[in-house]
Amino acid sequence: MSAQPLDSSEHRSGALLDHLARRMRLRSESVLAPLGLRPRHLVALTVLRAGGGTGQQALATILEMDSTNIVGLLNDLEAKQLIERRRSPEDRRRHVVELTDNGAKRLSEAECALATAEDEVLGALDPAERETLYKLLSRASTGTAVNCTEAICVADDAC
Amino acid sequence: MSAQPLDSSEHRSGALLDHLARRMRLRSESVLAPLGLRPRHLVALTVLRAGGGTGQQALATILEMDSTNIVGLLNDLEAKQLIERRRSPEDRRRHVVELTDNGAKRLSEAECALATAEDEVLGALDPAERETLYKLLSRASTGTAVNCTEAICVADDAC
DNA sequence: AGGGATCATTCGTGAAGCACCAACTATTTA
DNA sequence: TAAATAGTTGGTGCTTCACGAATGATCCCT
Repeated sequence: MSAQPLDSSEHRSGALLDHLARRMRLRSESVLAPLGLRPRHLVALTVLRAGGGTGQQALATILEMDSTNIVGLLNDLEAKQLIERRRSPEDRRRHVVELTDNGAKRLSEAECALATAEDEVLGALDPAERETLYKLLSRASTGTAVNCTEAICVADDAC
Repeated sequence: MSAQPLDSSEHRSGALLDHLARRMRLRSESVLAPLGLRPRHLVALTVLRAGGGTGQQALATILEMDSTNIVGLLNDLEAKQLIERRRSPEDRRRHVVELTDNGAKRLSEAECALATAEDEVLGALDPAERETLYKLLSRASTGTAVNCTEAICVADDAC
């Protein structure tokens, strides 16, 4: 414990994260509407793509949403055939949730459509910086998913 | 295998941003409650610290909130004496919003209190990576806001 | 000076997200 | 068999937030 003895940097990213996420979400909504998706759906799909084959409860934990609300979310996605619920053979109580091919395709389309939104929000960052940002966010959200043990650490361009 | 055969960067940070912001916000709420603040207050304070002396309308633009809702937000902060509204001498219709000393202090306290929350959410990143993340987020959030005449020139610590 | 636009404010309304509770089914486990 | 677990459904209530309407103060233009 006691991992923060002294901190020369008071730099907390929380508020900035909140701020940028909001700005992104506002733009995403209008961009995603024609695709029949909402930002939260994208989040779920993204998580599923990163670590598919999870039960709904695990998903609830990852997304930190109430399990009862997960159901509705997945109902939406299943109705659009973007995900599939299959009973786990090991534990037949469990519904294993996985992205369908259609879902993966739609997710890609959505991400593509988000390019302009991202341009507006992350306009101050050049492509390399955005990629760095993506990698950091990705690592933070999955904890491990990204293999790539390469010391990427480009990022030093600033400062 | 080939890691990324398709488009070099389909990598959209939107969903990840949303996801992490949510996780951070959930933790922030409980941490901030004893301080009488909520995540959105922190966002506002952070923005004000970065580019103080803005009118409320400009603030509404930056935060992308409706101006009528900004009022309530600022009322909260003013009631706690974390900000001050002063009439602009140039345009007396305008209320120039600025962080008070008390507000800056409280913001620092809050950020300090958020350390554990951030540890939980960004646990997969080491300090250097977190600093990189902070810098990227910071640049992104101040870089594209409203290029109005402001040009506050934050120029915070070091670097 | 008059008229229109702008800033801030207040109030109200309605939609949406979400946490929470309760009850139910199917299945596993002790 | 009894208890625990995974999912589902339905309902309730709180909070956030966008949007509209009305007001007072002030600026700017003619």
